[in-house]
Amino acid sequence: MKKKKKEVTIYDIAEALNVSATTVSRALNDHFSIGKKTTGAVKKLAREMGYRPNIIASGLRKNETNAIGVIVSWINRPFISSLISGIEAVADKAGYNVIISQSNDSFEKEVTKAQTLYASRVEGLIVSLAMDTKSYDHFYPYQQNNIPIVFVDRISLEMETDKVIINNFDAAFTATEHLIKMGCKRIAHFAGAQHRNIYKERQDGYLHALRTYNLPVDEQLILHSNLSIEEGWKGTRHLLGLSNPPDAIFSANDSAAVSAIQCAKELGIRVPESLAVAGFNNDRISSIIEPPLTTINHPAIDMGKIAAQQVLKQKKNREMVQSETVVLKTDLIIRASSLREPLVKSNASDSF
Amino acid sequence: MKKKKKEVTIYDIAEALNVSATTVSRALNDHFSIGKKTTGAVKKLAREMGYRPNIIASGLRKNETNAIGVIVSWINRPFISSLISGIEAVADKAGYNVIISQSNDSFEKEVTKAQTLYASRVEGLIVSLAMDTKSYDHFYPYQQNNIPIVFVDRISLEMETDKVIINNFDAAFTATEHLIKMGCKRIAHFAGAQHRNIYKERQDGYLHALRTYNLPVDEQLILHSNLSIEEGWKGTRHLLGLSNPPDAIFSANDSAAVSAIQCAKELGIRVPESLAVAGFNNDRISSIIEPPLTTINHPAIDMGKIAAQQVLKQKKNREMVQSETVVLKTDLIIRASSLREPLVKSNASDSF
DNA sequence: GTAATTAACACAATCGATTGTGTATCTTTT
DNA sequence: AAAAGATACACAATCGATTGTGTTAATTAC
Repeated sequence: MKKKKKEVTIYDIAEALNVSATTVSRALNDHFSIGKKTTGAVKKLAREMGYRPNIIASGLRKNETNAIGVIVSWINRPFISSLISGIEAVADKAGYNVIISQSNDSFEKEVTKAQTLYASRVEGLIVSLAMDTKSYDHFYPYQQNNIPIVFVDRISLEMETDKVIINNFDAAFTATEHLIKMGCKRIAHFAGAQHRNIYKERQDGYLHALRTYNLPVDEQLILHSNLSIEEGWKGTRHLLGLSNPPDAIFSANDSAAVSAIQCAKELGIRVPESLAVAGFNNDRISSIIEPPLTTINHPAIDMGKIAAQQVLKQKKNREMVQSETVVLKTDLIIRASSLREPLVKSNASDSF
Repeated sequence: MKKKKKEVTIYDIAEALNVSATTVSRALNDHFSIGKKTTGAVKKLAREMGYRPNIIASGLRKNETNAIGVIVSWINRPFISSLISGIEAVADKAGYNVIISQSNDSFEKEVTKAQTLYASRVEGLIVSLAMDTKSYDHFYPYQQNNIPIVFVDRISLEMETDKVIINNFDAAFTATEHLIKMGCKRIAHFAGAQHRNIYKERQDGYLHALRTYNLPVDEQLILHSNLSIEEGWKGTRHLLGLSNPPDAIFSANDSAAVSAIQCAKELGIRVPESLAVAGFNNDRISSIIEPPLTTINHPAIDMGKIAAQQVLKQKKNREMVQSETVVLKTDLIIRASSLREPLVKSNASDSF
């Protein structure tokens, strides 16, 4: 008997004001055909009665949900959470809600989440693919229904959708080139799954740099893993145990790179003198590790913002013009882990 | 003419099968009153026609949105993103979508976001308050409408809602006690805004430890700030410049604690010999900094899971029994930054 | 074999807002 | 002052699914 407090509807307001529901609806939306006085009275009473528009009813009629779906591997990763932060900022400003879901890097979960969001009628979808996703059928319903899809960072090369990425190839090339210019001759690479674009491109950039500078490519020095903390340790221990160990490691992410530094230090190998290290992402840890890690700055928040903008833009352009790919600039952040010359002490070197 | 492809509704299926929409609806929901054959036929055709239930229409009728709202300060913070990760995991399993929004630690934004989510008719709200929130009127509409609210970590003491917290007082006491047992006599404290429960409680725990062990409380050694990286540096420089500098710092978060270590190292102060440091949160950086940071482990993911469960539980118990407060256990993670005895080299000391 | 169940499905109202079309009343024009 | 155009609002259909209440046909009971 206490919670039967029904919500106020436009009909209640209409009745109280002796006008039609139509008038109330239009008044609340500042429709030109409703008189000044009426509009004012309606709004005033609505406020007084504690009216809140039923966006479900409105959504049904107008066929919209004001929601954008996001699928990522893990929310609690530095890059991903920043990405989402950017998405939310833009989406909110445009009046959209952001529904997040994580695939836990599992293809099956990604499929499920995609279906759930589709059923939820999100008006746009932003995806950073799971590590082992190779099939994209779960996105077809979106395409068939003209629901904007934007891939971010971990994208599908096959699918024709908007994409927001960085130039992984160039970034990896630059990082590797930097190591080469520091005098490194045998540069190892911590690589990720090669069917995932970003890791493939990073490896390609690495290889290209070696070839450009006429350095031999040693397959022994290219280690594929999930780039976890543990794999970073294992890989480093393995590399340093080789009869002909590398003098540098370029890791496809910061986690493994940091592990490499820690492992080297534990083994008494000096960084960067005996082993130079470079990572990728510019996670917070990269500037904390001793020595600080040279890495590639990944404009995570901007990528999120742009991805959200792409969704909004696609919704506007009713006629799908063409799928667009935005490539963001990255920066090589040079820190002590790769500086062979003695590092000049400076208190303004961190770009974090 | 190309996008006029209307969506399939239960009426289309009904017509094709020569049954009523009622039957289709019930068949799809496995209602007992519909025959086996009919149910099968309906489901089969629905699949073939690419039918997707219109949850907006359904939601309108049933008055539900299957959405839980979340308001946090910043998504891209280690603790927060883990919290959300936990929320999403539980909510998804229960069939709920998670709508996130960030207050950017601004009271005004928090109010706006709360209103937006209220208008979106979320069925539950999980909040970690903005730094400067002191008024809670923006949550009243939820309470009046019987929409479950759960506060997490940064809570309101005044409001009667479910809460998920840790025992900040005890954790801070334990950390400070640890420093005392390590022989520290003048322990400084990096404190946060005192109107925010967690920082107040941490400071109180710190003070209680000092008193318990008969150490004098020196107001000079208690620095209030936003606990940012920069403030950590500034505070440390200030403290170490005192005529009677502290021999330890207990920081209310890891960011400032890490800065303290970095600053001390730069000034040539040895950690932990001359300055022991302890933090709070067990962020990733705490195990990366050299020396590794002693800190309090914050069960972020669990807090998120439990918060989501609280929302679901409240929705079930139609009669609001009573507001419940869940207090989670924390652990003191002892690392080298506070260990006055020489640290035994070990490769299995990190609990991360 | 007739009454009483049960099974299987249809009717029609309902959720709350939106919107194309219609209709008075009021202005303006000439 | 009659015609023409504005102004301000109401009617009623609509969005798609759900659900309480029939209604018919088939089954069972005795």
